[in-house]
Amino acid sequence: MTKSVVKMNDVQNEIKKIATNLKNNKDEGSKKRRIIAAAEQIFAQKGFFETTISAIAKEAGVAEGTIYEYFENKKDLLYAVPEQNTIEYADFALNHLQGIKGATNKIRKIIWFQLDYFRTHRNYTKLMILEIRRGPDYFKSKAYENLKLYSDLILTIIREGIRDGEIVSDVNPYIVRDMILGTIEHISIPWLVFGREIPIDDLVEDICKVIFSGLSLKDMTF
Amino acid sequence: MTKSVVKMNDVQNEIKKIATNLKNNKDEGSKKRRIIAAAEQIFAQKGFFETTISAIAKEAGVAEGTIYEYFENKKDLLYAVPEQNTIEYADFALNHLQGIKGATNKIRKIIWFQLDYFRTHRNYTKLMILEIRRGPDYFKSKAYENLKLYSDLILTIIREGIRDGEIVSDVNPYIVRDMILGTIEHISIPWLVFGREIPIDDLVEDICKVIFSGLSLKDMTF
DNA sequence: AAATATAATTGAGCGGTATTCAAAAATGGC
DNA sequence: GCCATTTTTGAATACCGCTCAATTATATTT
Repeated sequence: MTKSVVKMNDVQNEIKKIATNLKNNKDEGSKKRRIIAAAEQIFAQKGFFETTISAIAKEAGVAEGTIYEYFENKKDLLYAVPEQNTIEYADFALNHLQGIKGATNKIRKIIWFQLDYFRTHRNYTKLMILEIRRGPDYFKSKAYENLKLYSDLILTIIREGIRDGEIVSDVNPYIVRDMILGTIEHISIPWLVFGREIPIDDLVEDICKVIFSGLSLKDMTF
Repeated sequence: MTKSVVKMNDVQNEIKKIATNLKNNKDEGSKKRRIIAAAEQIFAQKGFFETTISAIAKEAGVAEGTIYEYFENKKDLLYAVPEQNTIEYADFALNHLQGIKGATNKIRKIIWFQLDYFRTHRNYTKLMILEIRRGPDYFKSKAYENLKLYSDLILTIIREGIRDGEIVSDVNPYIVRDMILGTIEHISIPWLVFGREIPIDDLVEDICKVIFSGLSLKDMTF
């Protein structure tokens, strides 16, 4: 009897240990991640102001106080939500660009990639464009730092295009980059707000048409 | 004595009447306008969330409750602030376009006009871009309705340019409009947030360069 | 296995803010 | 000058972000 009890306890301890290890490796993060996942969903659905901490806590299955163990405050939690996305962003883009030759082909791909990312990560995009990118705090955030890599990637492509003689030399690369990003963002807002579908391929063509060839008739530019 | 008293009352009544008329014509609006002016200043300075109703009430010289006589709630007040601006927007733009011939010249002027309006109406622009354009409510607001006139004006110019053969016929006018508006908005955000100066003339040239001629070398587009 | 120490979690309570509403003040008509 | 109506007020209410003392779970020691 004593023996079997001891064995039981050994087993229990073993399980506890394993559970603990699991918790340390994944679950500890998992609780944080559960909170972030809940926050992403509710923030995107209701907006920052209409979202209550208690709603996030309930969705994540924790007490309100627990949220403040992982995040400084409500805004800090908001900013934490898209961090993972902004990290993979430049990386994904680089992956997609592999094997593509020429600046214009790369720019076309970048535009496609971003629209497609927006389409497949709507909560992230909603938060990023509608809630985060507009506060003064954004420019001090990790998310901004991460996205700057992506932004710089676009800049590099444009500059290489100019260097290689594929892009006219008298354009301002910063403006070109801002045009690409600004156009995509501006077009996306109604979709994000109303949840419409995005006709990506047509859009990419329409945008590239203007960016590559411009509005003026060719015979008038000579 | 009685006479003089009566006279005094007559004078007082006269003054009261005049004051009342003034109030009905201007001051009644004036109290509302005082609240709006206070709100514009504090909202633009502190942002929507950091702004308290009591701060606006104090700045406007009214009690908190009075604000709720004129506006449904805090958000309603925020949306009321830029309404006057959005009304004059299309009107001003039309004025500036008078006497300008050709779609490209008009587009150049539109871009200049908007950047200049942003520069000279920073509080309005900050509220519009950073606070208002985010929410789903914006698309149901009077401000959106008013700005649609401006947006349609741009669309018309582009279509006329296509019809008159000044602009290539295979561009999507909606995309061109969104590129113009999106680019300006995207470029403006850091200025608005950090309060930097806007180098308008250089910007207009850089933007027009790309929109009119595109990135591709001319000899590669043939 | 028990005792102890440490860490994690909880949720009631605090302070502050948007909003309401009954009372007070101002206004308008007679 | 008196009553009816409108406007204004600010104390009271409800709700929310956030804190912290108490509780529970986990880890360590013996």
